[in-house]
Order: sequence, then structure tokens, then C-alpha cells
Amino acid sequence: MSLSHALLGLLAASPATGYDLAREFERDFGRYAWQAGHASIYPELGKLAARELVQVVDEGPRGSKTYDITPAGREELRQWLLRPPGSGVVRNSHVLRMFLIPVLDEDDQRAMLAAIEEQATAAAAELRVVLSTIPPSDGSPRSELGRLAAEFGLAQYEATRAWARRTLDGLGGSATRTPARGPRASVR
Amino acid sequence: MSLSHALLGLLAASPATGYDLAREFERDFGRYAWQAGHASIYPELGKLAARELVQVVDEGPRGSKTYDITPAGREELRQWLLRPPGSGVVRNSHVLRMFLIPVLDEDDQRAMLAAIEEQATAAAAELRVVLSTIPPSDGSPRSELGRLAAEFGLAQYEATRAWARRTLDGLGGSATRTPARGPRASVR
DNA sequence: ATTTGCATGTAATACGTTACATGATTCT
DNA sequence: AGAATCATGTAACGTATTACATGCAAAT
Repeated sequence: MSLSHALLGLLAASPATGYDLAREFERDFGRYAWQAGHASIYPELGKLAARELVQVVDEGPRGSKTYDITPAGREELRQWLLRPPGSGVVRNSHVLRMFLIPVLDEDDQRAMLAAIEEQATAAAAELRVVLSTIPPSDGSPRSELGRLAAEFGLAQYEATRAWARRTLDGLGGSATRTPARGPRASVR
Repeated sequence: MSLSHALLGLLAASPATGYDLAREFERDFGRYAWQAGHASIYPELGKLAARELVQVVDEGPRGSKTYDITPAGREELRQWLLRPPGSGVVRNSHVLRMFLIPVLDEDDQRAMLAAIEEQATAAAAELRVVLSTIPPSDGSPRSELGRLAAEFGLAQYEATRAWARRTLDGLGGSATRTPARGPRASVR
């Protein structure tokens, strides 16, 4: 279960409230790596605190609790990160959609690939803007986290964009050219 | 919930038993797109059959049931694929690990990035072999599914490899050079 | 004064994983 | 004969999502 490690990782970068963490999961972090809603975060923080991997270091205005990682938590996180990956959880509905493109007829395939290319291009452009606002290396692990995430995301979007383009080109130029395969119905 | 769509997609490519589908989820499909075990697949096939999106088209030797997608299922799948993505489930423990690299000290970062580069290189090489065994376009949607998956995976691994290399270079060449940041302990 | 954002929590339901359980067929 | 693989299923447990529920603080 990786939610606990995602939380430990974010807290290792800097202390935060459950609310702060929930917002991180809505940004780049949740967009590429791990999603979670506040309804799983709060109970999980409680469990991590019970295991003494995190602790409450401050209580603020609206009953807010700021958590920080403990040395034990940092060690647990380090072990998990350095442990050779092997099997991990992978569940990505966007990628799933891409993989299923061949079951559509050619017009639909073209439409989907064009949409993917467009989105990947837009997302990459957006990330370039994000990256330009982060100082190249200000040393804080929290900004490093964001920068690494953005750089990785950019690389993935670029790769996706190029793949969509290539696949689209492989289908032939227009909706009327290059049937290349019999009509869908005849395939099965 | 995307498991149902993953099943519809695989069945749209060709009819299969629950067992067959479970094996697909252990291969490339589960490696990049969506994981599922047989214990979720069998009940889900039952539900899809009840909604008449799939149907049993053959019963074989060991009480095996071969499922196929129905026209209604195909339409549901098409709608899901063409619907503009917006929000989707993303949960990838490998990517999570990459995002958390900055919380490690520099030696650990280097070790992790080197391991990622190595694995991405090995995985890309493996996929190139897989791709060379698939005929460029034999027309069957099932083999197209596999080819697209492999091509996408290859693009992602290449991007990951390059990103790991760049990030590693950005840290400085060796374990003894370019501290660039104060010791971990002083950061917080 | 009202709206927006901060901030936390629980309950019901749905979904997924692991373990348990069974048995037929094929290969060696 | 025995092992490996095919093939399906359920039960218990753990995890996640959605909806419900509350209230303070800051901004307009």
C-alpha cells in the first residue's frame, strides 16, 4: 500500500496539514504518481502517527494539525525507496484508453489520437511554464520535488505526443485515405 | 471504474476466458495500463454479462467460459473511449518512487537514479525484442493492441531513461563531487 | 452579511487483494 | 503416477470513493 509512502514522502519534503497534502494530490503529484482524497488521507495520517512514523508538530487556527515525519518515518521511507522495485501498483485510466485504440474503427482512432496529441502538447506547454517559474535549484526538497515531477511529466508528455503523432501517421493522412484494414465488422 | 472498460476492450479485440484475461493483466497491459487479479475479473465478467455488455459464446473443457463483447458492449466502450478524458484514475507506485527521490541524500539519489536508468534501459531493450516479433501490421486488433502497448511502453521507457540520465548528470558526476546542497539534516 | 477557502472528520458503499477451495486436463 | 497448468469461484479483509456533516477564518 503506497498511500502511506506518498504521505511520508511529502512530509519528508516539508511539514504539512492533511488539507495541504490533499491539495498536493490534486496537482502534479496526483496527476502522474498517486491520487488520494482527504477521506483516505486523514485516517492514514492517524495510522502513521500511531506507528510513530509521523507526528503532530503544530496545531493551528481552525483545529488544523501540522504533521511532520519522524526519524523512524524517514528511515521507513528510505528503505521503501531503495528497495528494488519489482512489482508495483499500476493503474492509469489514461494509458488504458490509449491501449484500447485499436478496437475502434479508423475514423475514431484518428479522432482519439489527434485528441491525445493535442492534450499532450497542451500539457507539455503548461509544464514548461511551471518549470520556468521554479528556480533551477533553490535547494529546498519541496521545490526539488515539484521540479522533478514537472520534468518527468514533461518527458512523459513529449513521449506521448510523439507516439500519438507516429501512430497517427502510420494510419495514413486523412479520414478518406489508406483503409489498410478491412471494415471493423469483418474482423470478427 | 475502469476495470469493466479494460475487460470490454480486451474482449473487443478477441473473445477470451476469464483466465485468458487474467494473464493479459499480468503482461504489458497490466504493466502500464491496468492491473487486476482473477478474483476481481470473474465477478466483473458476471456483472457485465448481467448488463448484457458481454456474453458467453462458448463453454470449453474444464468448465471454461469464453466471453465475447456484445454490440451494446462495443457501443459502451466506444462512448467511454471517445468521451474527453478529464479526470481519470492515476496510481503508479513506480512513478511515485521517482517523484520522491529529492527527499533522499545525494548518494542515495544517485543510487536510485542509476537503478532507474538501468531498469528503463533493460525494459526498453526487452520491448524492442517483443516488437520485432510482432509483424508490423497483420490487421488483427489483438496484435495491434499488443503492438501499440509495446510502442507506447518503449516511448515511456526511453523518456524515463533519458530523464534519469539528465537528472543524474545534474547531480554531478561522482559520489564525492559537487555537494550542491547542504547535508540533509540541515535542510529541516 | 455572504461567500469562498481552510480544515477535519465519519458512514455507507464499492472495489481490490489475499487466502482459501476445488477440480479437470495435459505433460513428463 | 505426479506435477504443472488450466479454470473457476468465494470469503475475509483492507482500502478507496462518495456523500454527509460540521465549523472557523478571511476576503469581498
